[in-house]
Amino acid sequence: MQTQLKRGTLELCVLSLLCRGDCYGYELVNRISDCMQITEGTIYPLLKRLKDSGSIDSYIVESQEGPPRKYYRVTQSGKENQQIQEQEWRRFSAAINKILDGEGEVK
Amino acid sequence: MQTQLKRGTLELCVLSLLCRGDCYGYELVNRISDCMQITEGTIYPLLKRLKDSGSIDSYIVESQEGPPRKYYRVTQSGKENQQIQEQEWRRFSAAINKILDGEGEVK
DNA sequence: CACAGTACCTTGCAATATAAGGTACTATGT
DNA sequence: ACATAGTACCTTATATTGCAAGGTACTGTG
Repeated sequence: MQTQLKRGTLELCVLSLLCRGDCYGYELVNRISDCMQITEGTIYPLLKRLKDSGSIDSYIVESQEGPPRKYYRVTQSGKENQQIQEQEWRRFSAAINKILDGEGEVK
Repeated sequence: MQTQLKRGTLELCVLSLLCRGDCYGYELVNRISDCMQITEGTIYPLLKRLKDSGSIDSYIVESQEGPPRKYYRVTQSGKENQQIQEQEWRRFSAAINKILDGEGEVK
């Protein structure tokens, strides 16, 4: 239902989380699930896009609790990307709130 | 570029503006343009969707400055819809801000 | 009478969230 | 030995929707 709201912001969420420390995909799903409904079918394609665009890269780490984990790490370009998107989000959400609160009324 | 951010929020914006007074499509484009980039190709299909789903209805008013204007007015169901979407937006944007600000950190 | 501004509309494309499905490893219970 | 559950990865197909591009038509102005 609120699936449309997530568009554009999930990338920012993932980048922001990765900026604070490397994560593997499954972990990201669980972390973001605390805040909003999200599934693997959303995260894995997103991670692929971020990797293809050079915002993140990855490395494999073996695990004793299951299959090997693919950790993701933000690149320098990814950090810049995150900053830009965060600014865009702040500006954008401020604009929406302005409309909701009925400011900028004509007369 | 930030086209993905708009998804889901534009409907809320239009509903919110209409809740404060009837508008015609071209006017909505101009009003929303104050806050974010938007074009007619976005608004007219959206208005059609809102009308089809019963959130708004419309009436024609002749104009001396050009072709007749089609004014839109929110229905009762549209008002309820707006309230729900506004709540969803507030919850959602709070969740994003929480992730951005790094709250809820695990130890 | 061309042009700009107002005002409506549609078609086709691109981006992306998600359901659904699949693989494979570890550990636990039967 | 085998089924089940949890962890962990991935892909395909579908639906939604913003937007560029294009079209119609009316009212003025140069």
